[in-house]
Amino acid sequence: MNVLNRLRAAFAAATPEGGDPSAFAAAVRPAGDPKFGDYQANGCMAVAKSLKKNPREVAVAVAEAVDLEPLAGKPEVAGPGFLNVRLHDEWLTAQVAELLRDPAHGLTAPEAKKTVVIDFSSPNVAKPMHVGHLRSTVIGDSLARIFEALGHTVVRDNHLGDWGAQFGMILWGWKNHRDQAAYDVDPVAELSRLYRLASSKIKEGDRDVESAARAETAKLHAGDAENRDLWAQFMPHCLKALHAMYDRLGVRFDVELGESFYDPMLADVVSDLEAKGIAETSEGAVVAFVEGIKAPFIVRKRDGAFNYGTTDLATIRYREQTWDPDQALYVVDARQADHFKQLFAVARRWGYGKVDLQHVAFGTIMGADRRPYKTRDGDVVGLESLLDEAVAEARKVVDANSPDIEPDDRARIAEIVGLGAVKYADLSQNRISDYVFDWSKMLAMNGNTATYLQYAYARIQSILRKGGVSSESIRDRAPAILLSHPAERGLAVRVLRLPEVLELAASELKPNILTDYLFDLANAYSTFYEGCPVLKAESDERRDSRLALCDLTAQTLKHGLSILGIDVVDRM
RNA sequence: GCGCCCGUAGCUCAAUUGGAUAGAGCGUUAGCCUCCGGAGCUAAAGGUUGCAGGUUCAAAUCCUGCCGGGCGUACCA
Repeated sequence: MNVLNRLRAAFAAATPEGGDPSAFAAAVRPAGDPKFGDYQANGCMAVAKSLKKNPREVAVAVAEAVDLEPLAGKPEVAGPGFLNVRLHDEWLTAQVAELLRDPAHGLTAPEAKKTVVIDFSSPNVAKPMHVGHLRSTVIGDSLARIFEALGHTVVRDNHLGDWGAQFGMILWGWKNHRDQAAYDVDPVAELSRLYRLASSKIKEGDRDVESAARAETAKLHAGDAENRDLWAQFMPHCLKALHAMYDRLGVRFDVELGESFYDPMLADVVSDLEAKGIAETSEGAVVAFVEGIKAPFIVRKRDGAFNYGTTDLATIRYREQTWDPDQALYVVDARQADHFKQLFAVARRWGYGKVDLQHVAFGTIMGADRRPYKTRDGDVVGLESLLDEAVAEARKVVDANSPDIEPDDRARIAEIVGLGAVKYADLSQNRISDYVFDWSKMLAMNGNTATYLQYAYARIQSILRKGGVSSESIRDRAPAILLSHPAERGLAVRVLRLPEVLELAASELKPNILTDYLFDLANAYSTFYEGCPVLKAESDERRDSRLALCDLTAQTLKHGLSILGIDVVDRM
């Protein structure tokens, strides 16, 4: 049951003569302030303006015409023409009781089931993952979970950088500077050392290394046996290291089709583009021009090599042929906005305009000095060490607060709390904005954090334990819901909102909409917790009703957090 | 130079895309353990939303111009 959609449908049906029903419906939203009720319809002013009528009169007419039963009665006209909706308590209690019986958390199958390809994480192999890789990985994973929760089909694709120029650098390093003993002990560490060595020499302006590395890349692409063998030898080690990180983060992929996978298709992509007059030769390269952007979109370099634009086009074609997706999301740094604008324009011209291509851009991570957090040797915060630090921090708090818990369990709890803190710190920000990397914020465990939500969950579990009841026994009892206290009502309204929140998060592609909701829910629970004794309620009926509200809150928090890729614990 | 993004409380960030008195967290201040977990709760202080105009019933949000920052800008991805 999506309450917002129900209200919108009702208001759409009551759209004033001459107004646009879909716009009128879209102006219905949760109330900004509790004193305005639970939901509000803001469309009357706009309609009145276009019809040159008095907005209050329009609002009064809509209030008379709209039928919100059984959810709510006649809306109240307020201010210049707002319509405030207050849900009936009887309806709320019935809905909460129904939600209690619903293992699907009120979520229903989508009207139009979509197939969504989500391209995320996509690191370059053979480079250690650092904090910069966290955003794409965590945001992409959460978006995938959001679409899945809504009943859509999701293809999670890790578009690995396993074929580009960085591999040429590694090959050059391998042939000139490798430490075989170090490689035998820890292949990935040695390969990344070689990469950094080559990379820093090139950055310092060493043209010899630059051209040598480029030549190695070219040989790899051309099928040189030695380089292909080395590539095949390195890849399993690189993948193993990446997978260890993904396993720890709880992130999985349906496919991992890296750049190398598309290599055999690239020549055909270019010739097809040329045949169709989309690409032309310019300054020795094969390029396509896109309106509004001066720089060309290069599909074949002057030296004959293909680059990532070519690969991305091949990927679009492959995905359409394989999954025929309705939507494809690219969870990639905002700095590549121009690239995607070009890519999408060329793809449309090429005949792939059916799929909704979206660059899910996120802001750059800045250092404490407010300058971009550059990946320079030495001062990079590796992802591994960030996670270890967060877990260690969580362990300290668990040790201090719950010494009675077994050490093994404390370790498990610390891992969940620590990872949750790091993920939530990233997910709770609007992904568009740049953000300042702040270690203490990443590790924070009070305020608007995953820990706060996990804590609310754990406190509820504690109540259930003390009361000798379980989620199942509460549900079996199917108690009547009583909403006499404002905090009880506040909880009821909120637990019913999950479906509409997820839909909003999916349409905006913003997980922070979900974190905001969960924080609001946990806050409402804390208020309830202070004001409404559960086990010591004044009657059995009230006790059972409150236990039900507790359990619904817990299940909503648990499910919501799981959609962010964050676990809960019963004790912490 | 051109293009894109951004500027909100002391700090870090929200604001359902034009809605009512701009909200949280941290920090500061004052309270709250005879009651289910104080990783908590209640309250206070803190703002000319960079500046100046404009659009309208209504602007942090839209348009123009400045100021300040970030990014991109022909063969890295």
